[in-house]
Amino acid sequence: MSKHRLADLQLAIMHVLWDRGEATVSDVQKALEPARPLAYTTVGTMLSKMEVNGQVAHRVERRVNVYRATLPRETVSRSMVSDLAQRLCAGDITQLVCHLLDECDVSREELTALKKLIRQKEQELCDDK
Amino acid sequence: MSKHRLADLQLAIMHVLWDRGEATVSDVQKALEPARPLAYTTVGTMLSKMEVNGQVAHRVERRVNVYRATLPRETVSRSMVSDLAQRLCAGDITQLVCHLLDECDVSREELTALKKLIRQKEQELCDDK
DNA sequence: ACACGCCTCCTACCTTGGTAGTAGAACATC
DNA sequence: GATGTTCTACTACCAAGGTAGGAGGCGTGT
Repeated sequence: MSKHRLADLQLAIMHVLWDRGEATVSDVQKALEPARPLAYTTVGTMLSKMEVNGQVAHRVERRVNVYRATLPRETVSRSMVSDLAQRLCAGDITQLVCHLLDECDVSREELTALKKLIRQKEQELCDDK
Repeated sequence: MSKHRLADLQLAIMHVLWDRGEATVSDVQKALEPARPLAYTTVGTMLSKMEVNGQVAHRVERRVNVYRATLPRETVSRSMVSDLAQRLCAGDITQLVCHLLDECDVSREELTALKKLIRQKEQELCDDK
């Protein structure tokens, strides 16, 4: 139930770390480059701050800092989504999904996938009982 | 496609305004009280800042400021949800819903409602084509 | 007339995210 | 050995959210 709410840049950095497992400042900067050109030191500073926050950790390899995420992607995703659900519509999931489907245009494939997901969830509910 | 990202307190305040249509500082403070006890002036200050941001507006009735939201609930909800979808999983809606269903425990009723929602959406997709 | 309560407005302060410059270590290169 | 590159660490600064205190206006009851 902890609060893993990441800000914009933090989340972008985490995505890089999650994708690669480990990355240096330089790696992260280059990965972010196209969408978000930032000074080398900016990335470094942010990583330091994130380490203080306990979101990442680093080891030193040949005098270079190699960072890794300390939070699994799933944990953060789930926590941020449910956090928004709480704040936005008091946990009313149906409403949230409704907004989602309204705003982004969903393809037929996605709808099919969603239906499957729900059936699966229903199954789980039955099993648990 | 604009950026209606509201912070925590801002969103809580907006909920009060959306629910009531209009509200004074005092109304908002009292409505927030149980979950979030704040000084009167804190609420007032936040409302002022939100007015600068264009999120609310006020009229003066008998020397008292009466605030109202300038953004419809739906607009904000949709924009915040899709914003999170973008940042969290590059717009992969299926994944987002997956996290949602995993994290919050969904009732059978909600699942049924969701299925209905999806069928409806599929219908719309056919109609548009 | 005065005190009390309510309300607004202004000012202030702290925290966090975001952005970056500068100094200095270390290693490679010529 | 001088030069250049690369990387860390430290410092700085701004914006925005969040929180609140104090000054001063105005109406009401006594």
